[in-house]
Amino acid sequence: MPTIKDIARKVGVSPSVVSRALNNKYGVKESTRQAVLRAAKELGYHPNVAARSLVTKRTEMIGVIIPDISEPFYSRMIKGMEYVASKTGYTLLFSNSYESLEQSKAVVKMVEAQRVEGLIIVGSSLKERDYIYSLIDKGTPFVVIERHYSDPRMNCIWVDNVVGGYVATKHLIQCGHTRVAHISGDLDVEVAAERLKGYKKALDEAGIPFSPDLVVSGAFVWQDGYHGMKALLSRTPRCTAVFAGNDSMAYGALQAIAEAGLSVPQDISVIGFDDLEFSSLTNPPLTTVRQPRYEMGRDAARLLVTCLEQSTQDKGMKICYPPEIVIRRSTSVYDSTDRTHA
Amino acid sequence: MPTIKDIARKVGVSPSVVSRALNNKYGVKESTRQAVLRAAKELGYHPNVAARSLVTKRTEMIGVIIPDISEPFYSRMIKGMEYVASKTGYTLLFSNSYESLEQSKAVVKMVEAQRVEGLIIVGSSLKERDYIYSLIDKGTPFVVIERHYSDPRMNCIWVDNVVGGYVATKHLIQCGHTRVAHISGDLDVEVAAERLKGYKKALDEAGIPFSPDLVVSGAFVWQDGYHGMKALLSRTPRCTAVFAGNDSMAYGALQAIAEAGLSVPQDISVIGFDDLEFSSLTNPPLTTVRQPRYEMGRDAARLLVTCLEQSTQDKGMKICYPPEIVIRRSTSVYDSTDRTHA
DNA sequence: TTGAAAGCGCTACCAC
DNA sequence: GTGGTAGCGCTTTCAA
Repeated sequence: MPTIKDIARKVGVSPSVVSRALNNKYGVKESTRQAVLRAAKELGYHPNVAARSLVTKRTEMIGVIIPDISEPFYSRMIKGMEYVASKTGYTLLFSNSYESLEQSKAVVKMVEAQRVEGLIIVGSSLKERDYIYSLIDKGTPFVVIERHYSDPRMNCIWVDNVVGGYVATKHLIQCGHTRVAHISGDLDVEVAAERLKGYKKALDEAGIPFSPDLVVSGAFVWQDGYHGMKALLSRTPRCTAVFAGNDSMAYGALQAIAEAGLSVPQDISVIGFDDLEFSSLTNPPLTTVRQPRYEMGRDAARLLVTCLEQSTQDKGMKICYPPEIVIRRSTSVYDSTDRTHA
Repeated sequence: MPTIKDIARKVGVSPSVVSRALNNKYGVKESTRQAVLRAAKELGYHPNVAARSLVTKRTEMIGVIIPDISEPFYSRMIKGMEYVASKTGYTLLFSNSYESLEQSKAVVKMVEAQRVEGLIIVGSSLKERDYIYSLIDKGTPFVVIERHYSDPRMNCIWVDNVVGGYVATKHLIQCGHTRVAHISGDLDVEVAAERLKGYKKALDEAGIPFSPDLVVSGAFVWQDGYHGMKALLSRTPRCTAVFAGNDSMAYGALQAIAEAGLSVPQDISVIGFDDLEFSSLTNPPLTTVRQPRYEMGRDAARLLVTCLEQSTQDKGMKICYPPEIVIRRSTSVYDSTDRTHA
């Protein structure tokens, strides 16, 4: 591997000149610069990042702590980050947190070993509060997605889940449903609790009394959506519509309904949350509440890059996105006259 | 950020001793080692990776070039790599190639800048042959997944797609189908061509003449599966079973069939390829051919780590996995008596 | 068992 | 414009 010394020797100048020429700095004669560039090309020179960052203290790497890189939910978010990264020359280094930031040894590797200049933290759970605050003390720039800290120094990007739950439920109510069930995610998780809150708010606003009987909860996975729906179906009077905590749970619900010999949306309307890629492929295509995941990832990266460039994390930004309903064919007007419900 | 000098000062020894103590090398008195370790902890010391790798020439990073990290198909493969990485202490650095290795500037960053010690290359297309060979010349250890080079120096991991296509088609034939269609992926892509080959082989073996009318092709995306199926449905006599080039295409086919008012598997049996997570959630659950993606990723990482540790890429390994059929409910016995086909 | 010194490849400062 | 020099934080001889 050739180094700047090799280039210097070849061109007949000193390494310092080569360094300046390569980095487009002032104070290099144009002809010299050209000669250096040519020699670099001929030798197949590429700067050694370790050596460079040892002196510059910069790695041009951004650490991304994300619950699970494989989750389809995060795919578009990552794409948004990648877009910014490729534009700005940063490299993304991923680390699955599996919902536990502290557990993630990789985070330490990233930050402490000075491998990354900053962090994008997606969906940390509440226990990690302390860790997050320690980052502030340490002066590590970071942006948090899917969580909202009121601390003015923090950069937060999230979507209003209360509004999301409200919008979803309201859509069902506007379709004429009054027995609207909710399959909630784990209520320890903030977003699940918020969506439930929105659900209640919509019921309240419509004058429909909240019935604990119509709410089941589980983890945000299709299996729990499936079992939750089974439980719901066994209760009377049966619900005519269900708001699933996320699309995965909605998939499970769809399956449970099909197995029960009922039809969507004729017997039961189903609405999800997230708008995963797959949701337009379910049978019937799923009505859901879309989160602007691409935009969230993109803006998180932009925000972080800004912090990195100006190195002044004085004031944090707060960006809250509105969720947006996507109406497909799994929800429909409730018509009590055309069928009997058990 | 504390350095070994700080520790040395605190303990009252020289930096070299600290280095040796921290790296568990011989020739350090046990009491000294303990003192160093304690001081390191108290100071919150973490080694600077840039400085370290500048001298050791090691980064403990593995570059993963993958068509698209967000593709559900690659999720499990990545999990397999992550498993090995976490076990061995390596860090994975991902780069989407979007099917074009050369285009991927990030690869250069990784290899040339000596950021990574080796590469796992997933599903490169044929054009990148030259690039791959240049890696050998350069002496960069690497493993290729989803492609088979006969060069003995190369590490290759792949699944036998001819067998896969054969098994899928044979399953349909064994169900009594004779008008078996195939929705193929882009035939420029090796795996698509191979699966088609397997399809033909199975037909041939069963004495069923190959009919070009029963084959359509497109990209490996659900939209093309959808349109391909539409085209197939418009032809007479209509096929009674279809082998989709991958699960995504099968999803599209399922949708087209549903839209045509036909049922799966009563009217048409459908089999996919890959066994994506979602395939057990389609309606009906999809019969498909499973690729051991987790194992492939895991073994690729293991292979690469082995190369890295012993630094002797003399002989490449070839690992070919057998595909495995997963029978769910989208395929069934063909019974020509119970219905009329157009 | 310990320490001094060299050097990895690069940037940056300061003379010239 | 250019080149010498120092030094980033670490590992690794080689002497002591």
